[in-house]
Amino acid sequence: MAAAKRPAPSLIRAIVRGKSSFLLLLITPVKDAIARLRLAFETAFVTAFGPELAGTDPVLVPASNPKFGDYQANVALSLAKTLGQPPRDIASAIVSALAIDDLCDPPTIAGPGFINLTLKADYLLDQLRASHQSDRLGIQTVAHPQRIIVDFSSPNIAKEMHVGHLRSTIIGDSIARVLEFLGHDVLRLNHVGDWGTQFGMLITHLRQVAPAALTNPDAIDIGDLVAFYQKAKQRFDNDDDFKEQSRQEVVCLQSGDPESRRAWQLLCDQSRREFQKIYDLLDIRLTERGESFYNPMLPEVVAALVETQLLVEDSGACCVFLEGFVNKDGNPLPLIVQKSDGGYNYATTDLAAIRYRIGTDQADRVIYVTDAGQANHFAQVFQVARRAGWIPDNVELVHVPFGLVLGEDGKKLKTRSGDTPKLKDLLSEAIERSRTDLHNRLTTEERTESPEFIGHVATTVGLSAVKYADLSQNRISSYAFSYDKMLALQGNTAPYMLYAYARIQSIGRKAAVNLSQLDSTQLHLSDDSEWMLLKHLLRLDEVLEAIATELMPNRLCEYLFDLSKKFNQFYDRCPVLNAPDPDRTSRLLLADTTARTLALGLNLLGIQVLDRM
RNA sequence: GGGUGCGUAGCUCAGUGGAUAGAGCAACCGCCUUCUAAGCGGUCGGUCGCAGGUUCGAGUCCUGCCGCACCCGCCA
Repeated sequence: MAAAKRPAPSLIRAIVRGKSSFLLLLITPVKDAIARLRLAFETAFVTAFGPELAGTDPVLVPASNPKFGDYQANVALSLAKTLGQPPRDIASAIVSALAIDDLCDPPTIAGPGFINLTLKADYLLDQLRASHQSDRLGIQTVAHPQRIIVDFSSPNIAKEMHVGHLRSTIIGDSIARVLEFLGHDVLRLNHVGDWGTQFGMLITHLRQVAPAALTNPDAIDIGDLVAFYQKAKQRFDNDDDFKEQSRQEVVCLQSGDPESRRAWQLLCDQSRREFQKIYDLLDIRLTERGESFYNPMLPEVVAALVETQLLVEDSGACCVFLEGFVNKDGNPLPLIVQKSDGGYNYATTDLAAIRYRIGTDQADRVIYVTDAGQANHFAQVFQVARRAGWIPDNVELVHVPFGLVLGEDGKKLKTRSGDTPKLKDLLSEAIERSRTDLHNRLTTEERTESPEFIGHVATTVGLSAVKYADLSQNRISSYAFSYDKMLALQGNTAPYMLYAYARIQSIGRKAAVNLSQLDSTQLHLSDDSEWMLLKHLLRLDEVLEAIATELMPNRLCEYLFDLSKKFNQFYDRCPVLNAPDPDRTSRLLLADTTARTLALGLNLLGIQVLDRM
């Protein structure tokens, strides 16, 4: 695979500093260091071994250990066989041909043939200046923005949001934030469950026991609605007459019967208001486009499948038989797109959504953030869409699966039983526990704070803790929900990171200078911890780029945790305010850049920072 | 039975085909006249589920097996 496919960024940008002074700087974010190293290596390959090696991947990766430098190129090892030479000889030939004096100290060859690269101090300091002066910390937007749909959260109307919606909501939000920050055109869609069988049963039941709820917007509240839903579900499972009536009701609704539609509209509005409270609390922005939106398009989906000759009728249902999926008897499994009673199901809706998102929304990439249990479903739906020819080559559909939120006992929280914790209760408890912690601390530290301060800190810490605990896990695996762990003040938690930020803000307040206008012309770093911190700061763009590709927010958490640790090490070893210049200014600049990096990173996780806590 | 995913330190988990596998928690030992000790340094802790294979090199890729979780025809 050819390396260095990335487009060369524009290198020159004017920076306005203060009111009168202009500086013209070469801005080369550190990711350009890798890009430039790649180019240099490619040139060196050709110089050293001839044109047939053009386009060889230099296998450049961050050094596995700081003592080896900043980056290492492992290419010599992989070339040993094709070139028929010892790797160390190859490495030495590459190094002789390598023109990177402006970027790196002289490369060294180590072990079996690793080429170790250490970025020049001046280069790093230039990068720090550039980051500090940039309101985006030197992170450029992508050269070719994509239209990206992130489909997440997706609660069901007439049910309360529960813990099962937590992960989709905050993982989806974080992914959307990262992609937006990188300059993509992101459409955040809430594919709410506002259609289908469940509505038939609910409306049928309400018509019989609480008809007012179907005509009066405020007749019942959401909690009652949930109880009604549970009762309706129970009747549906046990009463054949009721089941039949419910199915009829679905048909009425889907065919546009005015009375059914009005009832449905009322139920949706009521749920919507409840959802919005939680989204406001969590600072989540979403565009609602529920399953019902696709209702008019469902017959087209079936018709289009007929045209492609993929559609097969089986026991009265319209199916597409799948490749690679078999039932217990070893026969191909069908994806049912129209039930024997003429109704459509969620596979049909998802196919319609794919067609609409590609055809009308012009999406380049569609990201589905749902639990891992739906992996089969998406694999099947994607397969049918692909075989039907609905997915152009340049469009990517991707399921972003995540594991379950378990109780502290390690058992799954059931989604369909009544005792599933409600999301709003869970968030409230996190906030309350955070408030209690804060009170205890204020008491022991003999501090007095206003009720506003306490309320704001408790809410921010509580919600951040919940979000961070979730996002910091590898999303594939399930995790046990523990208030004690997520609110812990030490370890890889939101409070630890918020504290690191607050410490820096405290320095900033006492420094009594405008941090955005520090004079960066005389930077001087002396301690190892300063260099470690600086190098880590400059890695942010690599991390964001990886997240945009792999859609793993835990990478960002890991980066921020490392950053906090490196800052605390720096803080421990390097006095800032009492240091003589140029150390003082250099350290203030490092601290300020760290604070802004933390704030940005946490913001991309959906977490707000606190100046004091 | 078929499919998907996961098995890494006592516990919870990171880990991008590269050098001696890393954090946090817990335990133990140190460090506050100095910018928020919610911090920092150190000690202890591993047959990366098992067995093969590919590779110069495997926790990572492939195959088989064991264990756990989830999914499997008209719910979403």
